[in-house]
Amino acid sequence: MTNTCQHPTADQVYKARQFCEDKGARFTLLREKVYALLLEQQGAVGAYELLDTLKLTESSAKPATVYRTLDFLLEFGLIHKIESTNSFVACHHFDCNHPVQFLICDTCGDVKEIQSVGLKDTLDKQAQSVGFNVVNQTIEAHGTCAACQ
Amino acid sequence: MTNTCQHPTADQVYKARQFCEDKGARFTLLREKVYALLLEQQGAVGAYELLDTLKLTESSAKPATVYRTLDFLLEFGLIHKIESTNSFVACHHFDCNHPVQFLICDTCGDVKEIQSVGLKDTLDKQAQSVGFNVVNQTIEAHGTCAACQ
DNA sequence: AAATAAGTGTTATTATCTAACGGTTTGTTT
DNA sequence: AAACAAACCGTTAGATAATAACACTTATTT
Repeated sequence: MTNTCQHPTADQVYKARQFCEDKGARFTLLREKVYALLLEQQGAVGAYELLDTLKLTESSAKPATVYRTLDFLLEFGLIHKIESTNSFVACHHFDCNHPVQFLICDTCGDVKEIQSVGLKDTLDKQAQSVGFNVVNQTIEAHGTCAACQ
Repeated sequence: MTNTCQHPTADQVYKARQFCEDKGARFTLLREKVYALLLEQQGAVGAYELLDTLKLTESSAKPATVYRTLDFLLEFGLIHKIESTNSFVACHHFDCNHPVQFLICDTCGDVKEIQSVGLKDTLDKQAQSVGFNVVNQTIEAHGTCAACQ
């Protein structure tokens, strides 16, 4: 048994649907489409680029359509926003509850998600030491990925 | 001798002018004004809020004016951009070359700059372990500052 | 079946940021 | 000092990113 499967997107979408339904949230067709589009992208995508793609099958799609859908997906952790580039990436393991950091390759645009509890704890502690209580973190590294070096 | 001085902004501006001139860069009146405005703000400020303030003494100021000036100040490390809020803060110690992270209070809007070499190194190492070479980092924590708790 | 809540369509508007061109000031070279 | 080059700034225009508000539809609850 390997990690490779024949329809990775379909599998993820299925997982996402289950995940949402378990939480009493509706994984509508629109949400599914947007999530699937993000899954099939390499790297992060801007909302308007996403909108253009979405329009191919959802001619009525408009900025608000996309942003509302992204808001939903963000709320449930199915996707992440990359703050330094105002773009969005699908998350593949929304079910585990790990902190998240991003490695963004400025050459090929690929975004690698890492989960370092140590990094999160270090920042939390640094903050705590000056009396600051952290609610959420944004940790993004820009540079060059292994393939591009 | 204490750390308190009578004209903190003037002192910082003076330091900034020296710093720029040492590097052969021109610390023009416009750049000085924008830097001084940022110094006098508590917390981070958006470019358009800054523009409005700048207009009080520079009636010809327009978006490009502000963004060009911000670009210069960013390039020389006199200010930082907060990616998660699309806003800008003055840096008080551009002459030391430490990594920088931000603690952003979502209650009062205050932005505290910390310099943790450990945090930077941890992220660099995490990245290196997957073959990723980090060029620059964005580390921002949102939460509640000591005063607001 | 009626009432309520959640989701979507649609229009309009605000916020953030950049490109491009021309004129002006500053610095350098002769 | 004059000519030249580079950096800076004024100005116009437009691209990109995001939200507000209201009407309508679909799902869920009672």
